[in-house]
Amino acid sequence: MTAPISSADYVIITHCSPYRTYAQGTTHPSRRIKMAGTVRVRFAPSPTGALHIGGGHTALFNWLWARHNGGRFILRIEDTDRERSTKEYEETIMAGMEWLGLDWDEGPDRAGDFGPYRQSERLEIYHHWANRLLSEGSAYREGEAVIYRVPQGVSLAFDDVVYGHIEMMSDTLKDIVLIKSDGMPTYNYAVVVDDHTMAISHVIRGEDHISNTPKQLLLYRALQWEYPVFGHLPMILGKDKKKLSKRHGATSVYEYRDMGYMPDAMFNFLALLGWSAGEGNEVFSREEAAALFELSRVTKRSAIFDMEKLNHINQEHLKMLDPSTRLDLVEPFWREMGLPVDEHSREYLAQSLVVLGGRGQTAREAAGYSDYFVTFDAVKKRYDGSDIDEAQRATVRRYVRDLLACPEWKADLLEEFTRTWSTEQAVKMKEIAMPLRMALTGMKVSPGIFEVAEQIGREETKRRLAHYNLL
RNA sequence: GGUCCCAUCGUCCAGUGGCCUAGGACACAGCCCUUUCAAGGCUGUGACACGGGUUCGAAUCCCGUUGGGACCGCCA
Repeated sequence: MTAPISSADYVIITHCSPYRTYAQGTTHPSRRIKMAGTVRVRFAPSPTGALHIGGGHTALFNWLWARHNGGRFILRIEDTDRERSTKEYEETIMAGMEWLGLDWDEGPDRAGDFGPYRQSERLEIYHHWANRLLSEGSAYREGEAVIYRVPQGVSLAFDDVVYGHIEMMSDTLKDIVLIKSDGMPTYNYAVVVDDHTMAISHVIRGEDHISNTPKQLLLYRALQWEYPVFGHLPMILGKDKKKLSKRHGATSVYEYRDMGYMPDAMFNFLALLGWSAGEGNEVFSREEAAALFELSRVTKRSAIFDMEKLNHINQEHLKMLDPSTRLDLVEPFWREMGLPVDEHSREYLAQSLVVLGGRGQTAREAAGYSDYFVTFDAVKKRYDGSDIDEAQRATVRRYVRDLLACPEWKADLLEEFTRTWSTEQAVKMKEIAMPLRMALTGMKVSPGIFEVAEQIGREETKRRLAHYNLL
């Protein structure tokens, strides 16, 4: 068993912020933190779109590692692309993370010793270190831009926590632009400066960054900074094994919320892509996952996003919900369907979902399967009763008359009565239960029909049967 | 084209030289339960990409082949 990666042996070489000076005898926070071996990880999205599945996956693994170690999870906004970055997307990304339950300890909206947490507000820092490189002669100017001169013959190696030893010669690299002509830093440069100055201990990001890492290594070297620990995550692909894109349907985590998926399930499902908590342990909470998570147990092979599995995990989580929480989840979908939710008490609606049981893989589906509890109109809309011939109708009427006369309107008693009745009258259960089901729900499939009858009540049952001329 | 990465059932994972005639989960099929469906229970179909080594022994280590993927932007 490999020992969990720790940053205990971490020592920072240079302190960083050009903004602050520290009195003699005191140390910069990053130095204190790294000496103390605190795990600090970050998710660094660029606000050029909503939080997509891949980003959510990366954020989630960072969160897991932070929480597993009692460390800090930092949100950094990489908004150096002036053209495409917007404040709206920044907010959408944060909302998406909150929805997934990924809370961060430091970020643009949260206090921290290592801010600012938006790259566009850290320009002085980037220029400070770029100037250093310039004065040392390892970088040169080209117009307004600052470019790092890549030395030849340098072996760039690092030990990735998940991919193992990776090594590459500097010879194949072109010179690296540090500062663009517009004064903004490039990704490969900013990421190095930020990860170091924010005292990031573990850089956990998508596998598509493996080939960027050697460049960054070069920059750490030039700045005489200690490397963080790197851990790359497998990519998430669509069904066709191609990078996940709009063609594969929903790509932003928000779309899954709107489809009726639970954040807990989405979290659970995403955690299962590239990691496992051990055999027979596939449904778990965030806390359980955090306790069990090991970066060194992350898989190398890219994974395919499989909706079927998501559906199953979602259903499992849906089943575990208490009635009130489940109602909170389903109610919006009933409203979206235009059902008169407000005509009922919360108790009635919650109990209806208890009767529905584990049916439906998403909240949206559950809402669709349970509309008849909310309104009879939904039933009338899809069922006209024309499938029953006169002979059947006569039988059902006889049964219904006796059923309605039952002293107590309780599911188990109604069922018992029906069984007895069906035996005595030599009528199959199916022949009376099915017409009853159709009249009450308008559907061929439903929970136990006597439970449905109990839930909607004797009067409502009578009303629905009357409407279909079954009284 | 160059560099780098990956390779176990359809899919997600387990497996780190002998416990593997390869295990679990999803999906699929069948059966049971049953007023329908879902759930649940049982059973089944189904994979170590290929070829060479190393070894007493390889899914596990090495090499090659093939197949996928990523990166090679003053995007991130």
